[in-house]
Amino acid sequence: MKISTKGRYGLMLLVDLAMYGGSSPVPLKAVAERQGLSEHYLEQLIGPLRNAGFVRSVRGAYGGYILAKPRREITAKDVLLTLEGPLSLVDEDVDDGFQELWDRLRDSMLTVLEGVTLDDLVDMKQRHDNAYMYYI
Amino acid sequence: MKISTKGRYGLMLLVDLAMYGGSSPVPLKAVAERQGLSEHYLEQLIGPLRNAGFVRSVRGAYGGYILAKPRREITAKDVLLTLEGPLSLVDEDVDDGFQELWDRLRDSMLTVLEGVTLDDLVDMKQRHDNAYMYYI
DNA sequence: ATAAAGCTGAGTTTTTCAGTAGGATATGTC
DNA sequence: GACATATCCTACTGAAAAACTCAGCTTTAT
Repeated sequence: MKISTKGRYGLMLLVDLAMYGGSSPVPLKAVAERQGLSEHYLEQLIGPLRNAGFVRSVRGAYGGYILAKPRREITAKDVLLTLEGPLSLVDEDVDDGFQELWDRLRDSMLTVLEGVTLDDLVDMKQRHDNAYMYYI
Repeated sequence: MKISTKGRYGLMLLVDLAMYGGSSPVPLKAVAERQGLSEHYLEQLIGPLRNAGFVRSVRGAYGGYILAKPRREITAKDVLLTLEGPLSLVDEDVDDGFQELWDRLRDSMLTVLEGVTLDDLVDMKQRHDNAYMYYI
């Protein structure tokens, strides 16, 4: 019953690109250092995000990744569906008679996630960072 | 991102007790056979359900379990919280800056689960069973 | 006495998760 | 052209969690 690190790190990654990336590309190494994540692991996550059109890559020296869409047009739902799969609470082939309940749960989650854009996540993160500034 | 078998089987177990148990206790063996589950595994799940007051046990021959509350007073939320833990989507000690999002998601799930009673689940199951009767 | 049940903790198998490893390819700078 | 810095890609692995299984005890109706 947990969101995996794929989904969470994916959001952290995109939020980092939104916060620190301007017109020039941001290398994963920088993201990994700022967010305290493994660069190699981020490489696995960015692939699907690139294929889904959230970011575009610039290869070679001074390369990296740039957001390919306005922040308002990237929702938490899209990102999590890309990285976590369908967010279904039970496998499709399970037949326990409660599919209606699992569907209702999934719908309620998707509704929440639909209403949260990358912009909102940046705000959320910044409020959080400000609140915990004194720990540094 | 999946509800575990604990939660699902727990609901199946209670629904079975509601459907097949009257005033006399239902042994787990019968539940296990009807629902196609492992009796031994159900024994592990029923412990917490008994401790939480959803069922009472009758030991010895011709014993088993009986619902200890009216169906309307047992919600899917209570059952899943008992068997699955707090239904939080990320561990409490995780500090990714998105706690607000995870909390909103959890709240939306709990709201749905709060509105579903054992009675509703029995209906759901019976509609399901009727719809798939011809497979037997 | 016996058989059918509940009760309990430990052990085992299977699967998933989270990350590593190791390279190949691309590109800006010197 | 050499080099450093990147992306890109596939496979592997260690650890942890999930999903049972096992063994043995206690309780109680017949």
